[in-house]
Amino acid sequence: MAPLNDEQLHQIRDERKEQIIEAALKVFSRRGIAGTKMSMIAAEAGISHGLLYHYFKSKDELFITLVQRAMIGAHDAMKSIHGLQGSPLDKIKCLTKDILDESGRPYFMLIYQARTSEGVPEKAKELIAQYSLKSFVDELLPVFQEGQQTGDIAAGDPVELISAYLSVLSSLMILNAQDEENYRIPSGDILMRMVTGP
Amino acid sequence: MAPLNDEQLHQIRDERKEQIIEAALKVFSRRGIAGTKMSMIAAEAGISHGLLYHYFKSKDELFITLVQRAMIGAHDAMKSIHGLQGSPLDKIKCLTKDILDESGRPYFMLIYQARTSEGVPEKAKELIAQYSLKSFVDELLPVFQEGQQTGDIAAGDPVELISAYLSVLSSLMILNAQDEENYRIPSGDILMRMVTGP
Amino acid sequence: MAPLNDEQLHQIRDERKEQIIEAALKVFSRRGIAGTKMSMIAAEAGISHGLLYHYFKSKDELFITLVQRAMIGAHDAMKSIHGLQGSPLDKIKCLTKDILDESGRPYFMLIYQARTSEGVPEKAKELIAQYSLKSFVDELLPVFQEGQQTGDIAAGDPVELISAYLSVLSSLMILNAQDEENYRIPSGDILMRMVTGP
Amino acid sequence: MAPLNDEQLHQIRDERKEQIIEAALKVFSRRGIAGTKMSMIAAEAGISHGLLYHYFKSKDELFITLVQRAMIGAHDAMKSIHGLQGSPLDKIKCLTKDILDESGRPYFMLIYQARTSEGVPEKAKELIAQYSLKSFVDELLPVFQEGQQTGDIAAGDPVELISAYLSVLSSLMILNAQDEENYRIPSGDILMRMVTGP
DNA sequence: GATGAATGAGGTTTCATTCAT
DNA sequence: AATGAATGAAACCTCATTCAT
Repeated sequence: MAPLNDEQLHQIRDERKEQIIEAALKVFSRRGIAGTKMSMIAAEAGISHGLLYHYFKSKDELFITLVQRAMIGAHDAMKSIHGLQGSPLDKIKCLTKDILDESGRPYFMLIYQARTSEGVPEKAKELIAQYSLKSFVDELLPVFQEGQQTGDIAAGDPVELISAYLSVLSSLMILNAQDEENYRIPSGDILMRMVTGP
Repeated sequence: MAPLNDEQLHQIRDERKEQIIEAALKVFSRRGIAGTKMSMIAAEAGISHGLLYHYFKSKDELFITLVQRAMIGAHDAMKSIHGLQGSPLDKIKCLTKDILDESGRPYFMLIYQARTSEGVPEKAKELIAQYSLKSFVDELLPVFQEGQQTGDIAAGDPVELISAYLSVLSSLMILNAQDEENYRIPSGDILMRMVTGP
Repeated sequence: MAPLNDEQLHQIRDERKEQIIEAALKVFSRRGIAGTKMSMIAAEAGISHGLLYHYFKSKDELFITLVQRAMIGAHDAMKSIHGLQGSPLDKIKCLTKDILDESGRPYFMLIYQARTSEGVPEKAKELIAQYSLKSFVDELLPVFQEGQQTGDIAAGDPVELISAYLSVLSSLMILNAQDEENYRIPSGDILMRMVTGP
Repeated sequence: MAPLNDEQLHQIRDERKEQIIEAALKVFSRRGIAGTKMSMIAAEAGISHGLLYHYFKSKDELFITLVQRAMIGAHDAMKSIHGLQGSPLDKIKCLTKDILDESGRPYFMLIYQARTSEGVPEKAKELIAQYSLKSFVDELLPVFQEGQQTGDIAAGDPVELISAYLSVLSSLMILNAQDEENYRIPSGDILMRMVTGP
């Protein structure tokens, strides 16, 4: 019998890889790189640990792959603001809601873990530095500036305002990820107040 | 040489213990419990790793001790608001500044680590649950309510407002701890806007 | 397409087997049994590692097959002396040259590896023991004895002389196999001097 | 009770290190680097495998340490010829005997293993290249040249002669190391005949 | 016959913890 | 009280082998 053809193999590879990435994201984001054992990821993905190494050379490489995805995803999320409808403030509200709602929370956690801990692969740190806050600020800057002209957005240095907005947003993602009992997402209104000003 | 008397021995013991706790806090808060090796703590404290075990039965016990201190310290910080001068808003501003300035940041990090990770000793989780957000909210509640009466503080459910305030505050502590390049503490004004409202 | 007939299939099978054996010899002889991975052999043979197991039950079996070939080949080389032309000394010179020139060097290496290492399959050790030095000595004995009678070959116990001759010959094969920079084949003359004597 | 003083600790360290090196030499030289498991060395040394890593960072490092020793030892052996008594030929005979007798055989095996196999740490290969055959030849050259002047040593290119002598000597060390049944050390006389010529 | 995905035993290495001194 | 040698459980990773296609 003929072996599987290229397309089938490719598909299997992609599926497995996706399956592993999903499992790894779940575990890494909750336990950090040091607290995550490869066996946990294998169990979560429902495969043998040996197979992990068929797809990723090492724990570090797997972690780096996730960080890369996360950074690209975050960047895409910021870019999505340009496709939104309505006034600048509407766009910002909508983006805020999307991010807080979004299933991307584990990715935020992951980045947090990567940024926090000192036992993280150098490559991951580089990736994070490369997609720095600045690149996100740049994406949002036109919308905030427009909002300031219409008076919907609080006056003042827009870069500082966006930095603050993103900081708090990140923080909330992180806090909510863990523990829904002790911390609550501040209602959108309260958060928006930061942006709109008095 | 005359042997040290009991009191002197006790003092040495306490000093050593303090020295270890300080070192452990530094390392645990930056690397999490899984990412921290006992040898790192020993090196940071400038002692042999063997000696750690004269003062703490295990890594877990040491971690728990730190969590306990952190929770008590945080609680004390909240209580300190009652001793502050001025209007309710002044008090909140002052507390905010104190916390963001404070050297207690590693403790915040530690609590975050303990809350986040699933590889944390059960006892530590219990401690954190015990000093829950609720106990902090209770401490601040009278001040916020007074502020709402004078109109300095935004109207609405004060518990929700305080929760939001504390969430963001915690988050900012955490973010700032790691990486002062990419995230900036939102200037006090912007943060306060959350609280004062339009 | 008409299916291949039995003979053709058999031929393909034999060719593949030969291809694998050749590749395995190359790798085993250079890296030893423990240092050789099945994937190396597969890569060298240009086939998938899965296919190896259609032709050889296990790594050990493959190794044993090679050892068997090597032993038979070495024995044949010794026997070839009887077909050579000229005086006994001519024959020995010619055999020496043939062996040192010969492409059979990897087989010598392999035998060396098998003899050396303690992690070798028992069966391989038995094979080597079976075709012991003695059987080679026996093959050469008549030629050396004849040489001693004509005075071309140094006097003394011919068995000891042949043993010495074979020892050095083997050793040189091995040394030369690896590293042509640091060791040189002693010129035939020098080697022959061992045999001819003063 | 006071901890051990520096001298005692140093002594323990040295003893253990020696003990490990001795065990490692025994196993590496017989099985090669790939065929040797750290657990084998630990067992041979009568210690836990964990302790191996207290003294050597890795299997490779341990192997490299041994190669270094071997190369230095071999070089020293060659140098020792200058301290010997008698005519040049006496010196060479004595050196030959010393080397063949010597307990340094495992080191020869080790170098052989290191030179042979392709799975050897780069650093080990460099060490071997550095102490190449040439450096040994240089050491023996004056003695051989003197011998040629007195007529005790065969005429001809002395470098070639020494290379041949060393090649055969090495080969014999290797062969004898493994298998005393099948190969015999050619008696000193036969070997010497190579050097003295007809 | 042929492929490569999949498994798991086993090897290397790390590190919390114990213990003799 | 203090040190660092020593242990061993457990983590990471490799690779011989099996198996579905």
